[in-house]
Amino acid sequence: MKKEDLRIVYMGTPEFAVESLRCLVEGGYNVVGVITMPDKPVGRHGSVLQPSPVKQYAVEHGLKVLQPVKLKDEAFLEELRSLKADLQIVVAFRMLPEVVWNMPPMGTFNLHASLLPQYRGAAPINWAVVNGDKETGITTFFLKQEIDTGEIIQQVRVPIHEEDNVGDVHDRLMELGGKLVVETVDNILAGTVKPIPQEQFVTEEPLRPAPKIFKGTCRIDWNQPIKKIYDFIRGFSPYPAAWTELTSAGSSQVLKIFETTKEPGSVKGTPGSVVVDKNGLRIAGTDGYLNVKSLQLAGKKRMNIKDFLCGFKPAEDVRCN
RNA sequence: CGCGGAGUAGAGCAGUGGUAGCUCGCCAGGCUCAUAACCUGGAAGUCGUUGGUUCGAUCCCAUCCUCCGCAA
Repeated sequence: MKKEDLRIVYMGTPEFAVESLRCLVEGGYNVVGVITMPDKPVGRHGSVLQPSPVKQYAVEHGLKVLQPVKLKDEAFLEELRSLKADLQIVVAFRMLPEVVWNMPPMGTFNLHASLLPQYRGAAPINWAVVNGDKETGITTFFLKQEIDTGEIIQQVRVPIHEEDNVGDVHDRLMELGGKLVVETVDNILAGTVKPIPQEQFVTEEPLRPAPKIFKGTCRIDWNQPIKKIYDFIRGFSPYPAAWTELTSAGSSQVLKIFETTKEPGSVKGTPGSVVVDKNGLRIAGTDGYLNVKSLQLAGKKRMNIKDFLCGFKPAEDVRCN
């Protein structure tokens, strides 16, 4: 079969999924349908609906778009069948019912942003950085019942640098992901694919999960080594951003922290203590300080530490909790 | 009509019913072996929009615009 004849249905939602779709479209593959999340309200006043990045791209390129609320809805399934897909590709979408991933004759494969079986779940990139890993990667695999457990098709390893934040890694993986998706499709077409069960990948490392991130997940615990806090902060930067509660003179507000440097050494006071001086704004961990370089106070814009300190007049009792 | 914060010099912030100040930056000069050092002087704001109240509004009221935190 030639690639022009292969009918592909693509499923995805965020920006991460746009890159792979673009690679397919620009590579001349026959994307016969795009499935994405329904438009969601965005903004602070409720009523404005925002299409997903994948939908925006699909519409711009005249692709057929389906936005089911329920993936098991019979009307949707009927429409999906009518697309007569040979192959389905899923990138950063949601859990699919078996009736969906089992539909196309050549199967359904997923691009996952980790070295499976490591970091199964919704937020693999964040957790790899938070845990201080030196390496992560991308994986294509065939879907099966349990999430992110299917047989692996291809994998690419990618380094995580000490200074990377999750945004950097995300962009790197996204770009490589697009290439890997195309490569995987080519190999499936060529019949050279030999899927490997994930059990054969198990290493001496314990498997880490990559659960969905909530607001509460991103709160900084200052009572730990600065290396841990440093990784935590860059693992959530720039989105959704690690935060702490800055208290001063009895009032408190949410402070997001985007970028820090580590300053090992003894600390005065308890973890969470704040020191403001010529050297910047430093917050104590258990074995040193984190020097904050970029932050955002609730109601303000994100700013660098220099600008922030121009107008920051802390009380004596200022600290983070 | 989801909740809330904010729009004042290039930047970050104060502040007051009688047209404004702080820190940093910038310009000029000085000082120093030297420093994100210090000293002196200076430029720069129709205090978000449009109305209203008032003798008078940046400050009070209304409206609109924009930005941001939470929630989705």
